[in-house]
Amino acid sequence: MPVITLPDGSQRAFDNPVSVQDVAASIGTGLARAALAGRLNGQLVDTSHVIQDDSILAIITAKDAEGLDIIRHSSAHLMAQAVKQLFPETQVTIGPVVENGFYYDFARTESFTPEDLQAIDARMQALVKQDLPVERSVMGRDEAVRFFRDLGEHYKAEIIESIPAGETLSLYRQGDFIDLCRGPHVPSTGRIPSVQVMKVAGAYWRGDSKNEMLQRIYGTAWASSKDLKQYLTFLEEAEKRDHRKLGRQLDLFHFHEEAPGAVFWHPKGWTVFQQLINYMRVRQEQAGYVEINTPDVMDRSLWEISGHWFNYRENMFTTQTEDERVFALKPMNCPGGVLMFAQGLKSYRDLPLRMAEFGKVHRYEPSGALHGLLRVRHFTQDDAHIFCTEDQMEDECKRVIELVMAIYRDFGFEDVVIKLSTRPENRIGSDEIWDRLENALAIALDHLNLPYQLFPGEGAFYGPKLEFVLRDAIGRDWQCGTLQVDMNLPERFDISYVAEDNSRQRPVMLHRALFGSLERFVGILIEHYVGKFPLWLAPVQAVVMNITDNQADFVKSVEKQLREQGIRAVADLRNEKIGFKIREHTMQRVPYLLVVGDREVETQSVAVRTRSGKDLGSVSVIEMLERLKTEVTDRTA
RNA sequence: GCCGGUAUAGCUCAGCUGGUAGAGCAACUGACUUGUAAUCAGUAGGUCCUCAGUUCGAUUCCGAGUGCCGGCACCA
Repeated sequence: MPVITLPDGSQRAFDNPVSVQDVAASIGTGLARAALAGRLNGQLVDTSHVIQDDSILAIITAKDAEGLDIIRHSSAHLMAQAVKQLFPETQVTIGPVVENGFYYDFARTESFTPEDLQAIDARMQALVKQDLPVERSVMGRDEAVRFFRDLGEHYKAEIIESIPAGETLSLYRQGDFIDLCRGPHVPSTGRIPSVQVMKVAGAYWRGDSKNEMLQRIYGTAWASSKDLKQYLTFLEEAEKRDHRKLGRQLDLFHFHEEAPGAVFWHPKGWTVFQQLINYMRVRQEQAGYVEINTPDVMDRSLWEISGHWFNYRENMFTTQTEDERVFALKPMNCPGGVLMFAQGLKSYRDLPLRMAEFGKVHRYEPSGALHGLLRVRHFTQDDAHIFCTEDQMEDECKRVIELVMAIYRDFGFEDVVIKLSTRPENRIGSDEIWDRLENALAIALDHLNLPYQLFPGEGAFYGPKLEFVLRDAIGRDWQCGTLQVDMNLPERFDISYVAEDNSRQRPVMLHRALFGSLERFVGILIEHYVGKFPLWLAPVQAVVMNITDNQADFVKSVEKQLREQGIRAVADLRNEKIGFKIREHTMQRVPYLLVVGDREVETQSVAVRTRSGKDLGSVSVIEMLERLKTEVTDRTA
């Protein structure tokens, strides 16, 4: 005689055990049709689940986040069923839900072709139409291993073998397809409202590059075809703001086959790059940093001391000279920074010593990892190394975090993901010191009221680290800033400072980068702003254009006045209609378009139009100049 | 690095089953002197990524390499 308590607090009593579906039906036929699963006392169950005792139950529909996940999970099964029907020699492995959809990894000697994907999609739609019931059953672990082995599904069997013996597993069957799964699933295949196969890609079995490669087919699934369409539109929009595309269209940079992963910065792109450096210089100076510069190429022996030669060799560019000496292009700035600290005797009075360096580093990244500006082999870090005492460490961490968040805010990045990676298994230093270092970072974050994700065991062997992650146009995450506490390099290079008691003490070393890679940051900014850089960053801030040759001299004088005041202005005197010029510079995302006709010459003014198409009317040249200067300084436009 | 795809004019792309290539935009020249998102006409432009192979003949077919694209693994 179960009494069911619903989310609104109401209760329903039943004479006999009832299924989730029965409860839904008792509430209404609409809900009965919409029910995908139930949340029973906090646990997700199938609609077929029978309730014996008094319980709290919520009916899950496609409107719930869990409902959408169930649809996607069931979509993965649907895909596997379609693949098995079309390509019976295929072995299934795993098929989880991911953001915006799902994937399923298959083992098959032949590759899936684009035509195969179409066929799979078509078969999936057909299976939805057939509305096959999805039925749950249970099986003992050992029995399940045998079951899947007999089916020839060796990957499945291997997965089950890694589950503790004696456990009971649930299986889901729909038509001729049966799969191991925790569930829950939709009651029948017809309950998948909108699903589409997206793409195929390689993926390692169990995510390990030592294992064989499987074929992963991605799909997307939604609560309605409208949602699906919306998602596809979003992808199209994201493609339009791809920094690689905009980089070409806006003449910012290019790549060349002879220099994979190396950027050719065009004048416009380089302007943005330099503005970022100028900005960071000011910020760092205010924050008490000094700036240094260290060599790009240094002898192998230095990299042996730092440990890079043994731990990072395969990622390093090396070079050999006539005299047979082996040099390496720096993959990181830190050894140079340490040498800088080691030069000359340092006192506790010098600490904290914050040394910044816009250092260009060179890393031989795997070819498959390269991705426009976001992953290159040669990039400039806004790096800094802070040498301080142990007592100063916590405060320094806090300062860095405050600085990085303030800087991201200046660019409109409000939701920054912060990752805290803690002690790995292989590490140096005592647990007490690790406690201290990890706490320093965590407490700093807590003090600043910043949420973070914890990644236990992901820290570097020499210390824990913070990573600041920004998201690109299509939802990919890219690490930008980082803060690492290092107990290794000061030791290896045996650096020290003179303490108050005249003893030699080892300083703590913090590594930090705020933009991270300037190249990557520019790439992210391009996508973030869709190429519409704020005025202070825009490569060209204003174009002055004439309507006829009559105004050419005045246009040139306006351009000169603006440039003399530090505004990046360009005159467009081409013999084109004004509409043509407007169109072209609007597409180039120039913030201000200044049009000059006879009327403007007469009144010493410019007709102002913004790149968003807003007409600000005629403004005197002096007034416009002041406006531009103010907006650049305030970074308000 | 691994799996799959792909490479044609500065850019975006056509080019069926082998017979040395085309469009639009951009560029250049000329005309037009123009008031807020494309004036008209003409001209020029290509080692069809590279290297091998099959063939009388390869942009097209086969192989290798490289770059790029989508993932995986790795990472700022």
